[in-house]
Amino acid sequence: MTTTKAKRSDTTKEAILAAARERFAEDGYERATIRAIAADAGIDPSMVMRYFGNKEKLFAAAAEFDLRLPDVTTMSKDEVGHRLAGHVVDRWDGDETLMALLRAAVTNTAAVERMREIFAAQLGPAVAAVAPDAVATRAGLVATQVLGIALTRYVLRLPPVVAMGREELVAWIGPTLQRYLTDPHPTA
Amino acid sequence: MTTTKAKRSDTTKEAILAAARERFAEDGYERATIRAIAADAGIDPSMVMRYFGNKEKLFAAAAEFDLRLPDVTTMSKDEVGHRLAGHVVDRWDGDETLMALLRAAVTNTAAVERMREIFAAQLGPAVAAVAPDAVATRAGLVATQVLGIALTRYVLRLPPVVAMGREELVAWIGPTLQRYLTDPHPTA
DNA sequence: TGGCGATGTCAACACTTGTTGGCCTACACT
DNA sequence: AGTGTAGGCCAACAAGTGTTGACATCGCCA
Repeated sequence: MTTTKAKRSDTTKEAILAAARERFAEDGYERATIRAIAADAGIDPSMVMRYFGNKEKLFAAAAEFDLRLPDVTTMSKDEVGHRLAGHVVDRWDGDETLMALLRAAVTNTAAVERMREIFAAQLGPAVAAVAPDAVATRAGLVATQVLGIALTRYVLRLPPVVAMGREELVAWIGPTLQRYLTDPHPTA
Repeated sequence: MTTTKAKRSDTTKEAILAAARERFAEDGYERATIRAIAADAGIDPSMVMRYFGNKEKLFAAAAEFDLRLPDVTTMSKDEVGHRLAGHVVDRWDGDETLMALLRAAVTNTAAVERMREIFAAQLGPAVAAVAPDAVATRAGLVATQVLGIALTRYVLRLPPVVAMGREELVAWIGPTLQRYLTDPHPTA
């Protein structure tokens, strides 16, 4: 153990969080009910309230998300697009937190605020390390493509986007991100 | 009038649809209540049921959407990306139907099905007219970028994406779409 | 004028939701 | 052993939901 001994409550607390992430990811904020989450975690709904206060706070705790972007300063400037594309695709398979956040952000004010924070605080600095100018704009453009993938591949599940293999998808998306990151600003 | 004389019921029916589009676009499927829609339309909730049967059918009627893609066969093959980018940005300002559809599609099964239909039936053929091969894949890629814009600019409202002017946005997005449409297939 | 269908309102139903407070039980510590 | 407290359950509340059926009213046509 890295910290102190695990109390029994921490176990169920973690079970609640896991169930919450799953439900929020699958059903969105409003359709994910506290009763269903509690049932999945094998406990009473009132326990959820005791540990997290209310539904909004539960969501906030469950939707903690780290993009875990790689250190862009260690790679050559012209492969960063490709590497970034590969990373986000990998990052979103096997973690439903981003899907929970995305699904909830479409109807929930707190979730959309969290989403803005994540992209400003995590994507922004990474872009700043490689972009020659217009950092915010370039980060925004990257977000459009990257969230567009998340939306169509994992939420809407558009068949051709789902059908693409990881390598094929990365090969298509990589150059786009590269251009958004390092191409000269087009005349507006 | 092109058709027969307008019955009085058609007027309120249209008022209901307008209110529904607005509410669905702003709140998403579950948070948009029939009572609120009826109040906006200035009538009783039961009228909504009489005219549309239930909430799902009301949504289906309100979320009828036409991309109104321009005829791509009349333009030169290397400007189609730019033109397409301009079109979708214009199409989404001033029509909240797409936003209603997008917000609802994230939690509602019928809405996501409608979304798939729209992109298969409307975007697919347009892509087929200019793409050398892999039509479905290319259409899917276009969808990722185009819906990514819709998501980040009109739903999440990420500040840098909102701040971009129409021309600047089109100048950035155009080449991306162009590449997805006509560039040779990258080796997977 | 009488009547009848279209248009609309009112009140209620059955149900689900988030949320609360009281009660029970088991375990740790003295 | 006794006891206090953390962990957990049960039942209920108040509010809001989609939906329904009975009743009122307007406007047209014979």
